[in-house]
Amino acid sequence: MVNLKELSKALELSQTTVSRALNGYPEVSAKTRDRVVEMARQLGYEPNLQARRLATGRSMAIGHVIPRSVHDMMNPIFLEFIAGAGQTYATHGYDMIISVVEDNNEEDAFREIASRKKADGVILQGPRINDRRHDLLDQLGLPFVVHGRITGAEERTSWIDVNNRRAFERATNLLIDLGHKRIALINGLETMDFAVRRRTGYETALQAHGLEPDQKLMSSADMTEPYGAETAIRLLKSQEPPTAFLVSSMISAIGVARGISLCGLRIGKDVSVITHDDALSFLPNSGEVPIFTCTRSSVRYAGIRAAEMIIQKVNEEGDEHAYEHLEAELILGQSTGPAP
Amino acid sequence: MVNLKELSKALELSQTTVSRALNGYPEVSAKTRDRVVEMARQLGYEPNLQARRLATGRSMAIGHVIPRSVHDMMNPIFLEFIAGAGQTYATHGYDMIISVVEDNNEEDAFREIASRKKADGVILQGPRINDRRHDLLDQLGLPFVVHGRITGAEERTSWIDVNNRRAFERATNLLIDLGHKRIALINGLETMDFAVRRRTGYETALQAHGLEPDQKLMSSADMTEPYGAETAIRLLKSQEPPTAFLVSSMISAIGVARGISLCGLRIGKDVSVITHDDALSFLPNSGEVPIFTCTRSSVRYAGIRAAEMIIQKVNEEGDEHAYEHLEAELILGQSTGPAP
DNA sequence: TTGAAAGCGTTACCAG
DNA sequence: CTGGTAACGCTTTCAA
Repeated sequence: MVNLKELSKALELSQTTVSRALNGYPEVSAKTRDRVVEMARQLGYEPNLQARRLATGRSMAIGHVIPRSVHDMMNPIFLEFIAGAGQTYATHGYDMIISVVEDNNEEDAFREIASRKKADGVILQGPRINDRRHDLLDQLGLPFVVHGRITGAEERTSWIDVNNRRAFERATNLLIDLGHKRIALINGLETMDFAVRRRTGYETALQAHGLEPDQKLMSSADMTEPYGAETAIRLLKSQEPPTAFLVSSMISAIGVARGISLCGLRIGKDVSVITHDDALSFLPNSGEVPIFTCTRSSVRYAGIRAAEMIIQKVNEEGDEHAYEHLEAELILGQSTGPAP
Repeated sequence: MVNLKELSKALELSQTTVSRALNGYPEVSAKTRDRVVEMARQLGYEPNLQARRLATGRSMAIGHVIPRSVHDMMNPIFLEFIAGAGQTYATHGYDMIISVVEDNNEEDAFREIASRKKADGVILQGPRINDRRHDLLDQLGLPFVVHGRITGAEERTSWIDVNNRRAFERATNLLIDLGHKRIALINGLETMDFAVRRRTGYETALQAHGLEPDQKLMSSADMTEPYGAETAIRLLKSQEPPTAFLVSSMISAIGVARGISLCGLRIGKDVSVITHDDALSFLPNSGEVPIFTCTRSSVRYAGIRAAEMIIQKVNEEGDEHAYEHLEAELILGQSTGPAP
């Protein structure tokens, strides 16, 4: 394990020059640089990260703080996002450090990242309604990118988000076009920013077609499989059952499908279903004709882009914020058909 | 942001003494220690991690390297494991660094962790048949704990694993006791160590009851939902359909259930299903009578224990290996009944 | 284009 | 019990 000192001794050059040659500084002659690079390769020199970090004051890492409650319910989505982000970090020489913390410790986690310089920047996960975390991060001087959006702080933060409102509006429109009038919304927890946007899109479409949103057809909870099944059954057995369901996640949609078939109904015939699909690898909804008609947006891609954004942000002094608004695709599958 | 120098100046003590007081060395007088601690609190002193890492040569981080292919199919399980591990790391002052790498880059990832001291130890994820990664890690001198087991290297590695063979043997026994004779195995990819163990348990139970394992009833693939559904349908429509399914993951089991109902059969009546349940938070299978009869083992708990093991390993010079063998619970749900 | 030397903020050895 | 001082391995300023 050679270090810079030994390497420079072997080359009969100063540490300074060797360091400069290796880090691509312009003022070293091409000849010396080649010699240095070659020798470094031969001796298997790898700069010590801790030393570099100490010297530069940069940790070359990005932090992801995941509150337990959020993690619990969005687990698969997170990992997919993280996988995308991790890929990008790797190619840029950044490490990814992940902290899964109890909900009430999230602030401390951020403070520690900032004060002990564990990371040069962070990704803000799972923005909530009235989220104040961006204030804390600004105050800590910790650069960040929001995965999702904080309503009301769009101009004061960098973020990447799916156009959830529009996706759900389009999905609702499709159902209405198919003749559905009673459309249920099986939404995620509406303490989450994205869930509210989705409901807005749904309500907007209904109202644009003269349909009055019916509270009895809307529900909001953690997006588990049983939640989908139970809600579907409850609604299908009610006085005025819906003929279609708009669901916030594949997991719950699978539950909804189960509920529908438990009620002796056929999905795509008696009852239509559209779900949002995050394109998770273990829940493929592809093929010629996907099982579920869906609004699809790759959360892995979002991770890739979020990572690129935070890296850029960390490296630039510029104070401007960057946004990226992704449009979901509306993909026709087997789970929708004309209203009976 | 005070540093040690300023803190010691404020106290009119040497850096040495202050450092010792803060790090709990015994040779500091109680009085001085109190004074130091108090002043540190007042000034909000927090030791710089990078400096400490450089000085001690320890990175105070544990690495998790996740090959893409493995990630893709086991995504939810990984994050649950990681959540457990992360919790433990946090309480012990360790960081968790995650690398999601292309399959053919896994070796490089380990080498880099070792040579650049990115982490003091790693968790080896998703052991495969004829896995050689432990050799590499030994050679790199990087302490590690296997999540799962490497058949043939049990004595030469530290590991934590569920007793998969036994779990599947018991599950098969239960089905046999219920009168089932044609039991299908919907297994994970049998390039994975755990999948082979599961099949062994299944075959052992069959043979112990004089039933000949039938290759036509066994399948092995990535554990997606459609895989479960398609395989179930194919088998149920075959010449000699099974009356029961033993499934390797909740996700595929949900697919199996869908397949069964698409065939017009009732789960728990016409066809029985037992699945392995990793106790993922977004796929709850609990309640009074769980939907699926299952062999259950918390993968989050495995993460917690694995983290404890690697931390201990990193901190001790001892060369002995540690093992932990978890027994899965066999839990009766609604998806099993007597053979028709 | 190159080099000497001063940091970066700790920990750890050796004296006293 | 306390302090001086030398690492730790790199980057960066200042001079040449």
